[in-house]
Order: sequence, then C-alpha cells, then structure tokens
Amino acid sequence: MDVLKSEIINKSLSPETPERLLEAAGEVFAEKGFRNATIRDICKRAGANIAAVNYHFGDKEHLYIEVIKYAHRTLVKYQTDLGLDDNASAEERLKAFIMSFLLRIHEDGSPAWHGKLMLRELTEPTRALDTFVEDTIRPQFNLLNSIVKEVIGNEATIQEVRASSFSIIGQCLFYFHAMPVINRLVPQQKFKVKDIERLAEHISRFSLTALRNRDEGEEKYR
Amino acid sequence: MDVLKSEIINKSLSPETPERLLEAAGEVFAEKGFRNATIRDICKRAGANIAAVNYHFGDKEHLYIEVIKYAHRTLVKYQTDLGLDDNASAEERLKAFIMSFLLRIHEDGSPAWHGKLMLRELTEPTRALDTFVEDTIRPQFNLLNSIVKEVIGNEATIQEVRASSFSIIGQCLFYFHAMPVINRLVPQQKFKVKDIERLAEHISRFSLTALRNRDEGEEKYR
DNA sequence: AAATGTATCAAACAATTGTATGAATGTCAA
DNA sequence: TTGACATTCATACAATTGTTTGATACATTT
Repeated sequence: MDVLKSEIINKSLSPETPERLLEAAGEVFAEKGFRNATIRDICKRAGANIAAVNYHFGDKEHLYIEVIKYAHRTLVKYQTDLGLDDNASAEERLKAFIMSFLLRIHEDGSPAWHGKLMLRELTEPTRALDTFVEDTIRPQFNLLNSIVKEVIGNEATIQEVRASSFSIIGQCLFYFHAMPVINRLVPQQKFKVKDIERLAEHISRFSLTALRNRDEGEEKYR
Repeated sequence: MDVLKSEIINKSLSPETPERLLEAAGEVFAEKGFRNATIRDICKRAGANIAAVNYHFGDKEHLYIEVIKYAHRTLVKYQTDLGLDDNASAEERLKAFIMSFLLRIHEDGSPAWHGKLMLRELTEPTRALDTFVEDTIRPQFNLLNSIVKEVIGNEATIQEVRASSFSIIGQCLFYFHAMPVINRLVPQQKFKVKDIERLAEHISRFSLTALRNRDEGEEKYR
C-alpha cells in the first residue's frame, strides 16, 4: 500500500496482485516444493482468483521462475551490509561472514521463506539453479575463498582453500538442513538470535583454529 | 484385513513381489519424494500390477513406512564394520568414522537410494523420522560424541562436544546435500572412491586440528 | 456518455492421482 | 480332478491437479 504511490507511475494499474502472488507463492513453494504446491493454495493465500496465476504469469512454471528471481532480488539486499570496517582483519571478516550467513539462513522474520526456497533449489535443482548459482552463490563463494586464503596464507593451494571453504559452509548449512533431527537429538537447544550468535562463535573458533594450525595437520598426515 | 494376515503367515510363498516393490519404491521415493512418487511408476519399475501396492501394503503411506524400515534394516548392516582394531587411538577412530560416514552416504553402488531417502527424511520429516532418529542416528551421534570428547579431553563441556560433533557431521553432509551446487561451482571435481578418501583426509585434518588446539581459540575469544 | 482495454471472477475442462472392484490365473492339499 | 486360497490383472471411480473460457466489473480515454 505504501509503495503503491510510486509504482502507479508505471505502466499498468494493478501491481498489487502479482506481488501478493509472488509472496504467497514463495511461502508455498518453500514449504511444499514445486510440484506439491497447488495454484489453488497460492491464490487463496494471496486473496486472488484461481485464474490469477495464469493471467499474470502464464503458468505455474513461469510463476516459479519469477519467484526465484524475486527471492534473489531481496536476498542481495541482505547480504551486502555486513557492517564491518574496511581495514578489518581476515579473522574478523570470516567471523562476520559466518554470522551473516547464519542469520540470513535462520531468520524467523518476514522473508523467512527465501532461505527454505534456496535450500530446495540446492537439494532438488530446477532449471532456475544455474542462474541462481552464478548470480547469488558464486560471488559469496569467491568472497569466502579470498578470506580463507588470507587466513591460511599464500602457500595454500586452490584445492585446499576450496575444501576449507566447503568445510565452513557445511558447518553453517548443517544447522539449516538437519533442523528436525537436531531438535530430536538435543531437544533443549533453542535457536533464538542469541543462540545463533553463540553458534557463529563456535563455528568461527572451530574453523579459525583449523585454518591457522593447518601446517600441524599437514606434517602429521603427509 | 486378510491382506495383513496373509502377508505375515506365508511370506515364503510370494516374497518376490513385495520385495521388488520395496526396492522400486525406495528408488522412486528417494528420487521424487513421497507425494511426487506415483504408485504407477513404482509398480512399473517393480514389474507388478497397479493394484499390487494396495494388495500387499494396504496403501501408499504404509508402503512408505515399510520402505523406511527396509532401508534401516540394510543400513545397520553397513555401519557396524569399520574395520579398526580395539586399541586404536581416538584420532584414528575419528578418521575411520568420517571415512565410513562419507562412503555410506556417497555410495554409487546398488543401495544408492538409501542415502537419498535418509536425506529426504532429514529435510522434510514424516512420521517415520522419530524412530529413525532413535534407532539409527542417535547411536551414531553418541559414538561420535565419545570420540570427540576423548580428543578434546575431559575438561570439555557437553555443549562443546555436541557442537564439535555437529561441525564434523555438517562437513560430511555438505558433500551430500549440496552436490548440484558443488558440481556447478567446481565442475572439474569428481567423486570417485579415491576422491572420497581425499575428502575424508581433509575433513579429518580440519576437524582434528580444530579439536586439538581448542584452548588456543578459547583464550583468543573469551 | 460511449468506447476501450485491463483485471477479476465462477465455472468447466482434461489429465493425473490413489484407490477399489471383480474377474482371471496360479498353487497346492484333499 | 476338485476346491479353496493367494495372487495378478484390466478396468473403473472419485478426488485433485493445472489450465482455459466467457462473462462481468472497473478505470481510463475518446
């Protein structure tokens, strides 16, 4: 409603329904997956008619593609502002990266479905994954790689850097993928913002000590 | 009704069709998920009639439950024999654990669908997850915890031990969850048995150095 | 006011789904 | 053989799905 004023300048007069459809479809797709999501459910949540999807987006698949784009659009807003100064050390930047990663994935706030949808694309990829990897994931991966390389030192091979990055991402993603199992294994553990911070602390410590003492492991195992 | 009775009493008479159904259903469920899997597809792969599922298992949901049990039955066979002697060090046991974990998850052999099905249960749990956690996952988790505690030392709190175990499992699971993304990020990387071994080597090194130098991280961050 | 084009609506369509049914086939004991 | 039983088969059914259609309401322009 607030943004309606600025949007009116553009072409058509009804920007509301498509946006409501995108938001509702995002929730449903994230929750049920592409095929289990029904157009009727989406339209019902959006307060729109059953024919609205076909009218505004053509068909279900095109709606999904637009949802992915929509999610990507709002995700890039989040991931830029880490709030750390330019001359921060690699260690600090790594910790900020992990914290940001965890928060972005674990948000219970308004755009909660973005993360779930991303997870679905990771696990059961659709045609949308290719552009998703190139536009969203690879930049993040490159950023993490550069941080890791700086912590390890310049003697690290690209393979070692990548493997270490995967180790870090894997630790973060675990708390997202395996949530139902975690809740059953350790029922008393909660995941409020405070706990996420503690989690980021642990992963940072774990990873940083592993990276800094890499030479020790090397001489031990080579 | 009499379906269950007959299934129990003389299973020696016609063990073929139910078993073929379980095997085919395992593949399809793992590949498509519960709701996207069609009975027609399952029966077709099993070389059985469309009515076979309803006859032998009642309905689709009971078939799924039996598939989970069936998968669990064959999984426990794999996970016991790690092939390490009794007086092995904690470090060696950790490495063996990781290697076994990765191999079990990454097998391209005959029972390839067990892992995928497990992943589906992790991500989108059904009623079968509860018993699955208690019977299969928790014992493994306890085993890993004991190993980690031995590496760190007795001064470690239970929370630290658990978090470290999660860090290790997370690294392993990542190469299972995010495979489509990994293939796009690093297309040249292959995952033959040889590569799995190298992977286990990396995760072991990464985790062991993190665990052994835990005190360093502590004084740095506390 | 009339005309035009856009958006929404209820209803119906064809395809696919899980499930049920009754006949046909096979098996084995009496 | 006959008869009882378990199994398999083709077919049908009801429910749900994505999609289409034609009528209707609304806003802007002529």
